[in-house]
Amino acid sequence: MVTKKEEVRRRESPARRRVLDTATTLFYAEGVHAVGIDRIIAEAGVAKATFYHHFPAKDVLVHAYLDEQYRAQRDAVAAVREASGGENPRELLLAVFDRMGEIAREPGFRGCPFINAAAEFPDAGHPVRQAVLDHRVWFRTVMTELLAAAGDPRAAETADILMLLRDGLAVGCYLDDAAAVRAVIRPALDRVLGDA
Amino acid sequence: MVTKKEEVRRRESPARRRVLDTATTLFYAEGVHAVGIDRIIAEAGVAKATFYHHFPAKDVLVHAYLDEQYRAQRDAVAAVREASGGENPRELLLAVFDRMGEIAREPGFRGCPFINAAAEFPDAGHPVRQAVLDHRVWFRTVMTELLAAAGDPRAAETADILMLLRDGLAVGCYLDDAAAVRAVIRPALDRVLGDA
DNA sequence: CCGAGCATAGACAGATCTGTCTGGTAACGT
DNA sequence: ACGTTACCAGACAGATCTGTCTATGCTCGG
Repeated sequence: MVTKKEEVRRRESPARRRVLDTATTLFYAEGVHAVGIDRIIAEAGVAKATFYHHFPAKDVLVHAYLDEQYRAQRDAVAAVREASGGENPRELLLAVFDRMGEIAREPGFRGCPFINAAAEFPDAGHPVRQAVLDHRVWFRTVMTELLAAAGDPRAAETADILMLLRDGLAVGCYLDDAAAVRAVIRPALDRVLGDA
Repeated sequence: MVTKKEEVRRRESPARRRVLDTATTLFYAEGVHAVGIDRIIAEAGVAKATFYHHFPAKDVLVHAYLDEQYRAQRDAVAAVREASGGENPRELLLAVFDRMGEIAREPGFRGCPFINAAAEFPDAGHPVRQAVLDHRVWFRTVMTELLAAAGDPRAAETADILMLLRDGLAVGCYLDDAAAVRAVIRPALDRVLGDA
C-alpha cells in the first residue's frame, strides 16, 4: 500500500533531482533573482509543466535549494566528526573550521549560500529567510555544544564570537584573498578560544 | 570658462541627487536586482530621459550607490576620529566598532551594502565588485594603521581578524538577534586584541 | 486493460525589465 | 538673441520574467 509512495520517494523523481541540482548550481553561482525558471528547466532538460508539478512556485524551489545546502553542511560536519573519531571537542571544533577553509578554497566558491540568499530576500518573515535562520540556529547550537563539552565556562558567548568568525570567513574568502583569509583562521581561533 | 561646469557640480543637479538618494534607499532595502529603473524614477519624481542622461546604464547607478556608501563610511570614521580628539589609537579602534554597532541598531538595518551587492554580482571583474573591493581595502588599511599605531607587532594579522569580526558583525546584526550580537562585540575585541 | 501519475513540447498571458526616442518647456551663460 | 543644458511626460521596442494551459506519450500497479 505504502509501497508506491515509498518507491517514488526512493527514486525521488529523476526530473525533480535534475531540476534541484541545476538550481543549486545556478542559484549559488549567479544569485537567485538573476536566474530564471526558463534557464533552469532548459539546463535541467525538463518540461515547464514538470517543473511546476514538483515546485508550485519559484520560492518553493529556492527553499528546497537552501534545504539542500543545509543538509550538505550537516553532512559535512558529521563527516568531520566521524573522521576524527571521538576526539577532543576542541580539536573537533578546529577541524570544522579547517573544513570550512578547505571548502572556501574550491574553485567557484562564492561565499555562504545563506548569507547571499538573505541579501536577496529582505522580508524577514519569508520562508527563505526562515530557512536561513534555521541553518544559523543549528550552527550556533553545534558550536555551543562543542564549547560546553570542551569546558568553556562562557560557551554561549564564545559561540556567538565563533559565529562572527564563520561569517567573516565565508565573506572574506569570497571577496578578499582567500588564501590570506584562510591563513588567519587558526590565529583567530587561538585568540578567541585562548590557546591554553 | 570652467565656471559653468563647476557651477553645475556645485548644485550637483537636484534631479540627479533625488535619483541617487532614492536608489540608495531602495537598493539597500530591497536589493539591486529587485528594484527596477521605472520604480526609481517614479519615486524620485524624475523623467526617464533625465535618468538616462545622468546615468547611462543601471550599472552606473549601482556603482554610484556604492560610492555613496563608501563616502558615508569614511565620513563616519572621520567623525568618530574627530569626536575622540587625538585619543589612544586602540580606543579609537574600539570606538569605530562601537559606532558600527550603533548603526546596526537603527531600524531598517539590512547588513553591509557591499556584502549584499557582491552577492548579486558574481563577476569579480565587474565595476561594482571593484567598488566593493575598494571599500574593503580601505577598511583593512584603516585597521592596520590603527593597530600599528597602537603598537601591535602583528598589525596585519590582527587587521585581517578584525575584518572577520566586522563582516560577522554586519551579517549577524542583520540575520540574528542584533542586540545579542552587539553585546558580544566588546568581548570579541578584547579576546582578539588581548585585553592588556 | 485501464486509469493514475510522471513526463515532454511548447504556446500563451500578463507583467516587468532595460534602454531609446520624440517632443516640448524653462533656465542660463555668452 | 542663441545655443546649451536640464528637465518633464510618455510612447515604444525587445527581451525576459513567472505561471498557466493544451495536447500527447509512457509506464506501472491493480
